[in-house]
Amino acid sequence: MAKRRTQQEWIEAAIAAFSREGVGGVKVERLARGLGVTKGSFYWHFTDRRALLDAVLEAWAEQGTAAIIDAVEASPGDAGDKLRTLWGLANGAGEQAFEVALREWGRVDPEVRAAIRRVDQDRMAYLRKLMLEHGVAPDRVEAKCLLMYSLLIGDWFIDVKHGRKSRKRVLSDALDVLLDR
Amino acid sequence: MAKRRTQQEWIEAAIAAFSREGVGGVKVERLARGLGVTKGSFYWHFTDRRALLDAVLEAWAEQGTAAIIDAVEASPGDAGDKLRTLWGLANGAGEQAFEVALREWGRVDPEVRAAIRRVDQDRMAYLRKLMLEHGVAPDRVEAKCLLMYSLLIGDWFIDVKHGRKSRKRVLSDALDVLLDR
DNA sequence: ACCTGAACACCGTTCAAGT
DNA sequence: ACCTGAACACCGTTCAAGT
Repeated sequence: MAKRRTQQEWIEAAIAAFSREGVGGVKVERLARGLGVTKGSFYWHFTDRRALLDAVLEAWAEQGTAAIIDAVEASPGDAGDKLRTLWGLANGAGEQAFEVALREWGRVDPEVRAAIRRVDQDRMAYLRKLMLEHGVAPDRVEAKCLLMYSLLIGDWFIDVKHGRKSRKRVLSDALDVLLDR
Repeated sequence: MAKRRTQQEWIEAAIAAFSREGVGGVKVERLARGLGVTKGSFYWHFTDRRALLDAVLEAWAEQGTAAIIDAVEASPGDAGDKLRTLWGLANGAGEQAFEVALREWGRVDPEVRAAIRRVDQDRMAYLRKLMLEHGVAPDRVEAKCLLMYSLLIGDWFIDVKHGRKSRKRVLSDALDVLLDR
């Protein structure tokens, strides 16, 4: 019988369901059906549903931040160029759905909240560094970092029309505001 | 027996659960237990769980936006003062949890998404009006509105430390950046 | 007019039993 | 080492029966 599943396969299925429907969408029985096994078999790989969700969280915490920072650091140019690269990366990434679901989960779970706080801290530190390098006035750096990070995150939750201007154009204008262009 | 419940009581209980735990937290059986009746009685007041959630959404759509705009309009001062009032109101309101849960719900439900879009549209229109009145450069208005609205919304999802500066101070600085102080 | 109680399907969890 | 199947508790929904 070729119906054996690895822990990794369960985690991948969980991540897909999590991105699509949030924590509530991660159902042991449905995942089992999708993987072609009975739900009982789940409990050989994980102690319970929570352990599976923890594995999902851990996967994100370990490489979610580092991946983006590495990609930006590998790109050419000065701090200003890197800020624009970051802007493009973050707004185009397919992991938005995942992060949105994660932040919602964090509302009801202190452990998740702590993990998010750590990642936000790292990302903000990196933003601060780039902004300072780019020559943004030091007493404005903190406010501008927060504005930029808020737009990055808040953008996933906001869906408005901008009249004549395209959304892409408005986002580019926003960066100009922050970088004193 | 004094165990009769009104539709309104079910809705209020649902709003409380929704704010605390999101859509997934709105459980007919648990609400019934809290209201001191059996879950069966729920189906006399509503056709199903979805109808209860729709009532929650409608309550928000009807007065969520208008309430804030009215409060700001009633406050004294020019456009700049009103923007600062809005800033304070939005960042202090106790309805943040509700809105966060709503936006998460919107991710998996088109009807909810449409309602949110309408409200965002109204709020942004009001922001644009205040910004223009305040004398912000017209070609920057759209970007600055989006930045401000994103900070308003994104702030609920972001939890970072700012070093020496207090969060309140950083938020105030951010507004200065947007209003060209 | 509003509620109870029993019924059934769906899901989380356990566990003895299978291969 | 990994899976099945039956069992039980929890929740959404229906509905006949109660007051």
